[in-house]
Amino acid sequence: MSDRSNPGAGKDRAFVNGLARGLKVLASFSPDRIRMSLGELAKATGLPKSTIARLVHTLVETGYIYVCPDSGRYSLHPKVLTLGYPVMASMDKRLVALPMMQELADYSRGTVSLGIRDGLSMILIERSRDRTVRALPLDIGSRIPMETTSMGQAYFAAAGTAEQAAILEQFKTHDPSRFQDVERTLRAAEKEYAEKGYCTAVGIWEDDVNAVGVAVTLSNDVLAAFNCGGPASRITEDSLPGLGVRLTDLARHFQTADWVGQLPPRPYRGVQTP
Amino acid sequence: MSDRSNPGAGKDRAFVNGLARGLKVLASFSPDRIRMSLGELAKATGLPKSTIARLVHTLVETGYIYVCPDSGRYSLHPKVLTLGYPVMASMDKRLVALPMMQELADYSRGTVSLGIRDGLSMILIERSRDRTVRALPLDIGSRIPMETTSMGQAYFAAAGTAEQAAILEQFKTHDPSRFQDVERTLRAAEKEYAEKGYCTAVGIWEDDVNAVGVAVTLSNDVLAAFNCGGPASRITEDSLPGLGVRLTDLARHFQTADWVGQLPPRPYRGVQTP
DNA sequence: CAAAATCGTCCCGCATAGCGGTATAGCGTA
DNA sequence: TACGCTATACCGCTATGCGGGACGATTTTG
Repeated sequence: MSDRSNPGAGKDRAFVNGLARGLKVLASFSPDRIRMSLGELAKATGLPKSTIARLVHTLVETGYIYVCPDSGRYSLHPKVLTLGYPVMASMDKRLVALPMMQELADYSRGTVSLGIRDGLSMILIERSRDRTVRALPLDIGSRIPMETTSMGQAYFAAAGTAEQAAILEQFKTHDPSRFQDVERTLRAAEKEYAEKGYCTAVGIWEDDVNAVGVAVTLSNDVLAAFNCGGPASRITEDSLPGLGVRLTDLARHFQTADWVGQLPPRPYRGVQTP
Repeated sequence: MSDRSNPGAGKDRAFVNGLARGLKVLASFSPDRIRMSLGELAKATGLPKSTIARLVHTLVETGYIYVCPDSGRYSLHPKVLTLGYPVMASMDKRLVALPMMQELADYSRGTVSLGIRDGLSMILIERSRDRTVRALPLDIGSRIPMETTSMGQAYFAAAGTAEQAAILEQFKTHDPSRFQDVERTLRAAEKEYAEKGYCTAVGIWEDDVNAVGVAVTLSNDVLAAFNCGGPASRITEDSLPGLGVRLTDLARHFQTADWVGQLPPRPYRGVQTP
């Protein structure tokens, strides 16, 4: 009886298309394209223009997008930050890491970040930078690739075999041509991590950027990873072993820090809708 | 009939209900309820169970919600953080404030935060805490009310007359019974701000919490406000004037710091979908 | 140990909500 | 004036999301 002509992916009756597309619109913004017109959004998402108009209209009504007063174009409203807040709050243990991170950032004259995995990339959930450096650290919520960063490599190395397999599988389907290289890189990282206790990345993510990475688990058993790095002018290749040891120390202190009971009994004082 | 989750105009052909409802689902999570079952979500959003099932299914497929392995309940995926990243990146000037904020936090032995307005509340976009204090600062993305916090009051005082009118109007329609008090409070705050250059809030948001607030504008002409405060045991009422002066100094330094050109020519190295 | 309450999933008829092509009006530019 | 770009409006179609109810499996309760 399959007169319905879509066998491949199989039409999913329980899939709300409008929702998925609207999220695609929200996700199509990037630091490069902060403000976009309907046409640009249509191009960025690949959706027809009238559809975009409807979705954007809805997003404006709900307050997640606003029209820029002068340019008349559309931009993400800071309200989207509130969507992520419960996530941040659920990983509050990272706050005990903040002073340690700041200390190491000052010592190394670089940047120290903490991130977790999403798909094939790492999402930064905390960062601190040396006070003297003018460069910006990547901000909370930004993504960096897994296979070419010390953070991502350390994460992979510390992941369980099941998760590792899943990651590799995802790499395989995502970009088969690079898969061989990626797998070799990650396995090498795993080996390095087992031997030294940290991963090093010398100019493989961006030229001129060196870093070390170490994995930890957050309070809710979520795997995460620190990195410490910066431009080669500040973080020399020779200094990486020392930083690696310091970062593993940091991770150990963080890991063993007793956190239970430090939470003040703060009820959620957040405000609701308006 | 079909209740529209959005009041106001009657039939809006261009309103994608599924999208609005899905966002409502995402927004229904809070630090108190990090993991929810379909039934809980139905209760929290007021939507029928089968509708929730469809929406959640879509959100799981798109990766914004995941099923907690052990409990089997649903939780926000850290991926939602990436939605807010462009917003953070567009306000990168706040990063120059970070060292100043940390310094003041250490000095005051309290917490220094920066926030912007959304509706009738303030959303925190940056925070730093004294290294010795165990209490958590409210995290990035969290909301605090406007009328009862020094940050919100300072914001209101520094807002233009048009925005002030809009805010008051919103208060009026949102909670008419409290409107009189709110307006009196905000006008008093305005007066205080004009005289002293900062607003003080002594135990009016939470008992036992004192704070001062000062407004600034971010690089993109977005109005924002700092606060500096903490529990009364650390931030005494007597110390507030001194902190107020320091905070206005901080704001002035931040405001006059030349920021243009400090941005390194960093292309967006973020990773896309997977 | 049974009763009660949830849990998530499935089903299905229905009406409409969302779709997208096309057409239009307003700006700024070439 | 003709063009490219905005955003908005229109409109017929049907795929699509809707929601009540039933279902079996678990878990909690008494």
